[in-house]
Amino acid sequence: MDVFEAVAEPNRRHLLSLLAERDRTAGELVDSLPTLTQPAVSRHLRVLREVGLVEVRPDGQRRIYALKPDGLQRIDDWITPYRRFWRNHLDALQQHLENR
Amino acid sequence: MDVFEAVAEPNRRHLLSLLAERDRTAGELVDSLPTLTQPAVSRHLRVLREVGLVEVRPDGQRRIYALKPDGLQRIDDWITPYRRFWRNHLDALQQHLENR
DNA sequence: ACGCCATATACACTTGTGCTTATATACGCC
DNA sequence: GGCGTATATAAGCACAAGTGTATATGGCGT
Repeated sequence: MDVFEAVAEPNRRHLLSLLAERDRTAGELVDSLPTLTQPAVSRHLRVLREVGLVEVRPDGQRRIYALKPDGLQRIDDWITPYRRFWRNHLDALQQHLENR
Repeated sequence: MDVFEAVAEPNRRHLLSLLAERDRTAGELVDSLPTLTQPAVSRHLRVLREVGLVEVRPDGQRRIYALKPDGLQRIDDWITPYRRFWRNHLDALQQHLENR
């Protein structure tokens, strides 16, 4: 599984948004997704780990998850060449509005 | 299927990159993905259409596909809040290098 | 009208993903 | 050591995604 497939899953995006606020233990993350069971969340965290989007550090019997900056940058790099398209589009729209 | 799942597929990302260069007919796109059959490419194009990443205009019996700017912007909007993470990370690295 | 070319859809099949239940691992505390 | 807690893995299942073959649709040229 690669980074793109990893973020294609809504629950995983939710986990990322939670970790963007602050680091959290696996247990906290499980509690934050009440529609899923503990093993389901654990598997999602494993995926996020394997694609390098999060990292874990042990804290006694807890595991503290943290966002890893590098992973999403690969998506950002991919999207960069496309960005000019909607930039151009917006510019054209703006000019149209100004000129009428 | 949503935008994230749409771009999670490598062949679809390939199609998008081809359309970023210039508009192309369905046939040209089929020829550009020699590992896939014509119906397979057609299905991928359908997905890209349905999530608003591309648009089609008829040209006789051909269909000309073009990139649609709005679609990818939704992913860009999503990634924006995370961007500061690797910005901060890079800044810290840069400072570290400058101060040594 | 007929046949050809370009594209889309139907159907069947395979594989992968996400899920739940059950179980293993491992740490902390008594 | 034994027990409860925190987390990960295993096994099995349902469903969706991707693909190929076969077929339909529809415009074009003669």
